[in-house]
Amino acid sequence: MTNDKPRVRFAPSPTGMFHVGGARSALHNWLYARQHGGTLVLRIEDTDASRNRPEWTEGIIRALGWLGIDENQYEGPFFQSANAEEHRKAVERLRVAGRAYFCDCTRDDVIARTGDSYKGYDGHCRDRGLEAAPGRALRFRTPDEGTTVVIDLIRGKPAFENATIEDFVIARGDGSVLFMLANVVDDMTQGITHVIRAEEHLSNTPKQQLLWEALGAQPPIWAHVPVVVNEKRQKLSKRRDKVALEDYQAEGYLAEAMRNYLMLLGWAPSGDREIVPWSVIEEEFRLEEVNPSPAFFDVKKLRAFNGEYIRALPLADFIARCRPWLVAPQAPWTAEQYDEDVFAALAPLAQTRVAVMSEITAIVDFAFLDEPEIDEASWNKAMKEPAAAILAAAIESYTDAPWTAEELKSRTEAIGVAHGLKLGKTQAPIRVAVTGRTVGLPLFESLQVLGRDRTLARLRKAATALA
RNA sequence: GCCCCGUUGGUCGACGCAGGUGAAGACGCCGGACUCUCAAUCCGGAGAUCGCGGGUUCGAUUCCCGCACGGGGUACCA
Repeated sequence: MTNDKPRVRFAPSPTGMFHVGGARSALHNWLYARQHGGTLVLRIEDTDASRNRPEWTEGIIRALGWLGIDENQYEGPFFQSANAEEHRKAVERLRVAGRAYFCDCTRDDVIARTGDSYKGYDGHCRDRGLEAAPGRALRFRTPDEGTTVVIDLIRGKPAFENATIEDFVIARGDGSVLFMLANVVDDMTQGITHVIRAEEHLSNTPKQQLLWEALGAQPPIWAHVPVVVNEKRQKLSKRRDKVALEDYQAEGYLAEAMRNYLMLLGWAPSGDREIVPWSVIEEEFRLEEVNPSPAFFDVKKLRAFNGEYIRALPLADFIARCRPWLVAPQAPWTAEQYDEDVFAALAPLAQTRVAVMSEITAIVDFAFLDEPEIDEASWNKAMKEPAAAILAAAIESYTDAPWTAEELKSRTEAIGVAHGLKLGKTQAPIRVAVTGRTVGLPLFESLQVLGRDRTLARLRKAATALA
């Protein structure tokens, strides 16, 4: 177990969607292991049976894989529930050694005595010498004096007075163990040398370190990474914030952009750059340099990053990655309506216009739907005088035009000249008639791929609607 | 209440592990160029007394003390 190669772990509990904060911790652990020639172990902390569900575990594994942490990158997954025997033995050792005692106080009893729900346990049963019995929890006896100093790669050496650490419960009245104990025992049995996790666990750390020591082991090195917060500077929560990695994935954030952005929370690569290949991050990232203050998870900036990543994609990759949003459940058209070649023609125009993959659907929908989906605000804005005349002129002019973007553009310009309008104004009603919206891909290229018949049909329909 | 952590422009942060002529860059914002709309791209701009107050010093964002504010924890949750 003594080895200079670090063993780190990522230990999520499968109680919900995979949280972006968890993703960041996983990334930190992974990088630390790789940079030091160590090992990452994945441990699923499934002891809270009432809240666990197998699909959450699968979700975690899938999400990790999406970020690049696939099955080959870690040992495991191990399940905490499989380690129950070790937990029980550790509890017994502590009890026999006099480091833990039974307690029959309920929470209400404690509050009644201390008069404060935040006072913590008052040590009532410490010396009552209670025997094991159903309903009696086992509490760890914390030292009355002295200081517990934890070594933290990010925060230095936070010190905790032992007197302020209450005797905490390690096993419930039914004999099952709690996180505090199970987590430590698993880390011990799995030979973990560095515990890299979120700051919210910092105050648990002295308790856990005391447990390591009481069990006769050398505590690990800790590293508490600051929490990720929302715009109100509160820890991201499942209830009020969008935190599920899966949701971002489904919306069309690229894994590369996401992991790059996540790493920039609290850290930055050298030089005047933020968007860097993963290899640079692997080379330059230093856990010790992570800024200890909480970082705001700025979706706007993530979006900007994502847009840059999308634009940097080779066209073929861009097209391939659009696919999920171009078929049935995501797209409002059928497989028969969809035309791969048409999309390929539109893709280069669309690539600079999407910041998130899911936006591709609405940008090209006009090409696949039988009728464009007319946006009312756009219609009202564009279909003002002399829209009717422009549409009529366009129908007339387009009927015998060579069907190229260039030609359509110059014909439209001519229509504008006849009405004393610039191209910008002239194209507006045509654009809305054909695509349904006031903004979108370059119009004449769009018309070219749409084809003469469908273009004319839409212009006519709009013209009648206007009349 | 108690314990612990944090505090550089709206945001993420660089330089600073340091006492001494500029406090980077990016996102966002504003303006301009380009332009068939919107983007993209390019150019420019606004925006920080480095949380506050004392002290040490010729001089402090950097050292010392105090305070304020924010956050996390304080469960027979994880």
